This record gives sequence, C-alpha cells and structure tokens, in this order.
Amino acid sequence: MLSNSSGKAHWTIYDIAREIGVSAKTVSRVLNHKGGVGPEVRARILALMEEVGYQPHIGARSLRSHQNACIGVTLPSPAEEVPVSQGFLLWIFTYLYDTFGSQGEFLGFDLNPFATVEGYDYGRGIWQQLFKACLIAGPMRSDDQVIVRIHKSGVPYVALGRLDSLPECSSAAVDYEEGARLSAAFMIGRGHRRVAMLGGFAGFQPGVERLRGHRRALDEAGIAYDPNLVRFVGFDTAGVAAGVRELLADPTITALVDASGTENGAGLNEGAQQAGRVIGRDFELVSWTYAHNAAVVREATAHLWLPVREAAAQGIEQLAEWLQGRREGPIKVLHTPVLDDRAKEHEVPTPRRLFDVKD
Amino acid sequence: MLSNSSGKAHWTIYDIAREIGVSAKTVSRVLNHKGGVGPEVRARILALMEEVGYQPHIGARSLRSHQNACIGVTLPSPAEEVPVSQGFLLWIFTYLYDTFGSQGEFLGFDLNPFATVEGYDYGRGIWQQLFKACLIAGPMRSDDQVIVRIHKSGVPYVALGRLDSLPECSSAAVDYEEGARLSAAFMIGRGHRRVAMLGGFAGFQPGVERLRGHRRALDEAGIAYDPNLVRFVGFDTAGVAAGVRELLADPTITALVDASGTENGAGLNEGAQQAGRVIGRDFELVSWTYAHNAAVVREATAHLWLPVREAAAQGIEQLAEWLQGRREGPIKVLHTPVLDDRAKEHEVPTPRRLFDVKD
DNA sequence: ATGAAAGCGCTAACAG
DNA sequence: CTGTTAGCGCTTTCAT
Repeated sequence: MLSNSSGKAHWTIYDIAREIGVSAKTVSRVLNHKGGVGPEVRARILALMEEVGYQPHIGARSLRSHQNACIGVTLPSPAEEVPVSQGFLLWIFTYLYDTFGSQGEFLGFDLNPFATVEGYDYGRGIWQQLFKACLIAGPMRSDDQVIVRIHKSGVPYVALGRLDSLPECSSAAVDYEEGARLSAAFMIGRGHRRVAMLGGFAGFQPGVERLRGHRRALDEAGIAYDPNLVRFVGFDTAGVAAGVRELLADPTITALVDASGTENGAGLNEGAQQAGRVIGRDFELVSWTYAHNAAVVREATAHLWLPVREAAAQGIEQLAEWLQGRREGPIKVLHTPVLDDRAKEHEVPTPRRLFDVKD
Repeated sequence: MLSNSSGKAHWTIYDIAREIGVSAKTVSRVLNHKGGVGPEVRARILALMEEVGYQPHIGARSLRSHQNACIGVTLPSPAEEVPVSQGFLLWIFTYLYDTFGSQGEFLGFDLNPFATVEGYDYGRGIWQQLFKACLIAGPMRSDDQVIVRIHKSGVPYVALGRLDSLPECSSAAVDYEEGARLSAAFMIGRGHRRVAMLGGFAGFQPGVERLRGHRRALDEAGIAYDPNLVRFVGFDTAGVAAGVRELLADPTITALVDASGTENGAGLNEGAQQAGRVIGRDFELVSWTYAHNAAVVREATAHLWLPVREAAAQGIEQLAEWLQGRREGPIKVLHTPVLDDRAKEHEVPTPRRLFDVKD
C-alpha cells in the first residue's frame, strides 16, 4: 500500500480529500454512492481510492451512522442444552452466503453462547452494535427475556422458533403444536385410545407446543389426558431408550409418537426391545424427522416431517429483504408439519440430523 | 432495558458516569479491568452496568483503541477454484470455538471471497479494521499479493499454507515438496525408473511445491526429468480420470504418485480402467490423503498422509497466543507428510475430504 | 454541487 | 486514585 501524505499506514477520507483538493464530505459522498458530486471529481476520487487501496473504517462508520458491520448469527441456548448439529449450522451458513455473499457482507458469529451457561446473553452482537441484522439459530427457552430486548432494538432479526410470551416476535418456525396434534389424531384415527408421546425440548417453546398439541388431539377425540403417557427426554441415546422403555412398560399403550426431535432410530429400537416390544407389531409408531422422505425407523407406521430447513430458508430470505428495506418486519413464517404414512423402502436414507445425539 | 437519564435507548459510559457521579474515564477503566479505581466506586459502577444492561459500542472502541471486533476467517481463493469442503470449514470453526469461545469473542467471516472472482480481495476484514486477528483458510496463489499487505499490517494472522514469494509469512502448513520427494523416492527405491505424478493446485503454492519435490527425488536418483510424466488436474472426477488415463497411456510407466489432493479413489480407478491397467498389478500407486489411516484406494502400495488439520490446529493455537501477547509472530508451523506403506485392511475408511470433488 | 462544523462513544495522553 | 482534553474516522446537519 502506498503511504499517504502524512506517512500513516491507513488512508482516511481526509487524506483522499486533501490529495484531490476537495472536502472530506465529498469523498464520503462518493464512498456512499450518493449524488451531489460532479462526474469528473467522482472519477478522480474513485481512481485515487483504487490506487491507494482505500477502505473505510467499519467501526467509525458504525459509530456515526449506525450501519453496523455484520450479519449476525447467534444461538439462544448453550450447546450443552440444545446441541444444534454442525451440519445444520453449516447449512445455515451456506444459505446466508447464498443470500448475502454477493453483497460483500461479513458474517458475525457470537462464540460466547457456546461457552457460558452463566450470565448467558446471546444478544451481545446487537447490544455492542456489531450486528446489523441477526439470525437466532435455535429454539428459545420458554422464559427467554433476551428476545424481548432484541425485538425492541429495531435491528432486523429472525428467530428460528416462536415464543408464546412474545407472539409478535419475528420468527421462521414450524408449528410443533399442529405436528403433535396431527400425530396423535392420526393414531386415534387408526383406533388407538392410549397414545403415548415421547417429547423433547423440555423447558423450551417447542416442548410446550408438543404437549399442547398432544392434549388438543385427545380433547378433540374426547379422550382424557393421562400424564403418564408423556415423557420428555434429552439428546442422548440412553435417555431416548429409557423414555421409550418406561412408556411401553404400560401394556395398554398401543401407539407411540416419537416427538423427541432426536431422529434416533437406534434409541427407539433399544427402548422397545428393553420393554419386550417390537415396533410395528406390538405397537404403532409415528416418528418425527427434520428430513423429507427419510426414515428414522423403517417399521414406523408414519413419519412426521418438520420442515425446519424450509422455514429457515424463507426466514433468511425475508431477513435480507427487511435489511434492504424491501419489506417491513416482523417476519412471520410458519410451516405446518406434514404427516407421511407411505411405507418406507429399504433404500430410504436415515435423516441428516438437525441436533447432535450423544451415543 | 431501563432508559437512561437522557431518555435514549443506549447507555454510554457518560450516562453511567453521570448517574454515579464520576468521570467517563473512570467508567472506562472499570470496563477495561484497569486499576486506578477505588473498590467502592468500582462496585457501584459494575452494579449499575449490570442493572441497565450496559454494553460498550464495539465500533467506537475499535476506532479509538484499535482493538478490533472479531477473529476473522477468510478464503484466499474463490470457491470455484479451490473448493474447500464444508466439512473442513466446519472443523476450523469448531477449533476456533474451542480456542476462543470461552473468551467471549466474535468470529467474523468474510463472505465476499466466495462470490467475486474479479476484484478479489480477501483482506477486507483487516483493511476495514473489523478483524483483530485472521485465519487464512486455504492455499494461496503463487502470485498472491494480498498476503504481503496482511503481513505488513501488523494484525496477528496465520495462513494455512506457505508462500515462496513471502518466506517470512506466518504459516501453519504441510511440506508438500517433501511429500512429493518422499513419494517419488519411495517408488524409485522399489525399483521404478519411470515415476509419474498426478499433480493438483496448478497456479497455487502447493502445486509448485509438488513439482519441485518430484524433480528433487529424480535428481537425487540421477534420473532425468520428463515433463510428460507429470499432469496437473482439478477437483472433478472426470479430470482426475483423464489425467490418470493420459499418464498410463505410456506403457513404460510403472509407478504413479497421486498428488492431486482430491482423495478421489473413483477417479483413479476409472482412469486406470480407461487405460486398461489395474492398480497394484500393472502399476504401483502412492495416493495422497489428508486423513490418517484412511485409504483412498485399498490397492495402493502406500498412502502419503498430509497432516493439514494437525498443522492448522497448531496454527490456531499459536494465533491465540500471539493475539494474547503470550508469543510473537510470525507463526512457523511446518508438518512433514508421513508415508505409510502398510497394507490397508478392508475396514479402513475412505477419508473425509478436505476439498469438494465434483462427480 | 460542495463545504464547515459538530459529534457518534470510546480511550490515550497527560494532569492533578 | 481520579479527572480533563483531545481525537480516532466517519457521517449528519446545515449552510453556501
């Protein structure tokens, strides 16, 4: 890089202005593609910028004009609690690149959420005015407060999940309540009266929705809710297996909805085996999956597809439009899960998981 | 968030200072964990910061003190030319998280390099003073100029590759020259005199090193270099197959070093088949891989392991130390490839690729 | 079409 | 231990 007239390493708009013989404001106008500069002056300024490799100080710009530096990505819960899979993060990443890459944006990842459980604040990138927009990449806790502040901040954002406590929240989500209702109603429609549910995401919004949907299906069929037929598990195979075993210990249970969100066929099979039951013979199974036309368990009577990636894709696109002023917030994307009861062929793949499972 | 005395949404150190009855500088000292503040005042300031959810403006800090916001990651060549695999990028991210995550850092990823071939400048994050440190995640072109400016900038950085034109460059790399020398020398040691090399990364430093290493092995054995025995290919299976076929069309060739870096067993087999030759029967093969104890082709006489991940891991660790002032730059990590001529069992896995291959 | 002045929020340098 | 002043590089506001 050429050094400027004052011998510094970095050129500023003042240096450019002095060299050309105009004011800093004129250089600023050129930098921001604004009018009010004669074509000849503009050309000379651009040529000098090119020659010396001028680049604006992104922090100074953010300080003065509130045009922050990055498209932010943050996780609303520590990795130990909701282990968003690397594959899903990468998918998000790729999608953000497709949407924002050609516009010369930077992506900012808040690494803190990975690490700290205490004093957990996933909005740092916004408070510190680093993020000009933000993707909240995961389910929120039922009592989440950070999202309220993000919502009020005015920064375009989209959460990959809804929140009962903030219905106006900008979100691109899947309707888990309807998923749970559909799953249980499907079983009831097939003549089952004792339908168990293996839930997931206890303490998080998707967990609340699961329970509500399940109860609604029972209500609609006039069946009383029995809390013993619902169990919430985490993301480890042993936990999934234990949950299944405990539910199936009740011989009156003839139907199980795997709404754990773990896509863990091994855990399901293990639990059934421990209870001395065989999937598809002794009881019917609906298993939830984030992948279309993939089978968690081939012997399942049906799969419920949760189009999370599809919702996220739409959310990211609308986030870009919001950021560019082509639409207003908040974003309201809500996809309905799809129940698929076609028999699964031998070749149907195991889903790529959205969350990591500990074996 | 509580609003401050002047009714603004964001609190500044001035607002905190006024509320407590001290100067802004005192608040700044507390913010930066510096001495010179009485314990009682410090406690009151911290309490108020906590109460109102104060967060510093990261851009203002960067402007004044040159403490930039993010640990940067950037790609020195467009994805079309060097398709760094998503798996490797993710590995890098995970490693950066392990190293920096607990310190509340942000990761900054330059999306621009993905998109534009023209006006390609992978150093934007540094010029714009967004990056406080930078990982250059991929091989550099032989005529790379950007790295020179990065090197001069004073920002701690590490490139995952060396560069002849800038030997003092901060790098965490694998010695491809020695890899090529080892591979060819191994073949010569087994009695071969006509050793072909399928190269990769033409126009990039790793390509230059491959050629130099190959020639050195021949020199050391007193064998004349024949340019017809070397072919450079890209990252598509058809290209790999064509390169192999063209080399093997010469019946005097009895040894092939696959230094393509594609880990593409299918392409190698296809090319051999097209030439009417069988690996391990009609000619011997040494295949290069980025994975330890994985087999690109089971029939290969040997595999050369390029410990790129291992070098990168060490580079990232030293980058963290450099950034924290626990050591000086530049970083000089150079790992030597390891030739492994043990027979590969049936169960040995195909390597996870470091670069994407187009089928 | 262009410029002068002010100030965004923070910290370095210096003063007490 | 604490405060004052100035200024980082840019853009806003207002003037010409």
